[in-house]
Amino acid sequence: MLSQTSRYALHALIVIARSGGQANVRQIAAEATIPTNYLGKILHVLGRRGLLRSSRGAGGGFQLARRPEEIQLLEVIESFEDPQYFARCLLGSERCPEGRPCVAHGLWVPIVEQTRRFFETTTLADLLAEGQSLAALAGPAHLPERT
Amino acid sequence: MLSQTSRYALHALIVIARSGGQANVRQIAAEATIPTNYLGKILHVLGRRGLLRSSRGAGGGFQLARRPEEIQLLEVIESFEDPQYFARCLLGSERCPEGRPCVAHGLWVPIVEQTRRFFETTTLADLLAEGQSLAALAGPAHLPERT
DNA sequence: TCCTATTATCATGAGGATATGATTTTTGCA
DNA sequence: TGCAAAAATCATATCCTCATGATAATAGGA
Repeated sequence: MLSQTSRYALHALIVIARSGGQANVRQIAAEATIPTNYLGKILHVLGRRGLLRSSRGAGGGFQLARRPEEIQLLEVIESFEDPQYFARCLLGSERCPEGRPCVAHGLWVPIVEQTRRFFETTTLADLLAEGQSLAALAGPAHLPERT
Repeated sequence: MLSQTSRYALHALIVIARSGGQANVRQIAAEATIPTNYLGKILHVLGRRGLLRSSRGAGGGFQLARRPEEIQLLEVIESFEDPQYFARCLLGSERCPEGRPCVAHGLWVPIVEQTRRFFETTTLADLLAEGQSLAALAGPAHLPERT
């Protein structure tokens, strides 16, 4: 449904946010179980997109460039998915031409539009909040990475 | 969102249904603009899944094995997508372990579940019906393949 | 000033999805 | 009976995603 790369990116942002908004590639890779070199490139892209700031050298790493409430999930996945991701119809690899919808168009558009809206209205802060309530429910044993 | 292969399969079934429930690979490939050899393999898979029947030799081809109302889109795409397609969560490549949901689980599951339900409740007949109402609205000029 | 930590960049490769082309098997029909 | 049509199968190629490894550039701190 979402590429591995997008999932890595989301996970990495959560880890950074939980680490107080700053962390380096090795820490994030270890915490989220992501190949280190590959993660480096992903974070670099998020930097170019303006979601992260990076600093080199000792003590460096990546920082959130905005507050979690201001980071839409849509911005993250648009950094890695095909631009046509939400435009494709059920039967084609491109957007249905204007005025000439495919036979699945009317049935499919509401589904994909709802998905797009989810990514647009959900922010990194929402994921963090969900994690908090999970931790409250499950207790520390089930969430060792938050101890 | 869906693989090219799944989209080809759906399109091919529509073409077969519109051709009176029977057509051969070359006809379908031409009508739906699908590479002929590749389509052959796709139809073969649909045959093994019990959605099509095939007959070789002159006058042969592929037939719907059931009425369009009895062909769920879910069956079609499950023939080609990863079995984990609807099980993956937002952050992982596998289903969240029982009792230990990821931080996105509660937010994401309703979205993916609605998508799955769409494919489960929508049948080939629904796509055909949608095509009919489009044709009525748009007139023959915009739907030359149905003349 | 030099060492080391860290990101940035480059080169390479494995594997799957998407094809393409040729050959084999089956079957209807003249 | 043999030809032609059609699916079935086999071999190969291409491109993209995901990943690995090595090197270069940068910057903090002893």
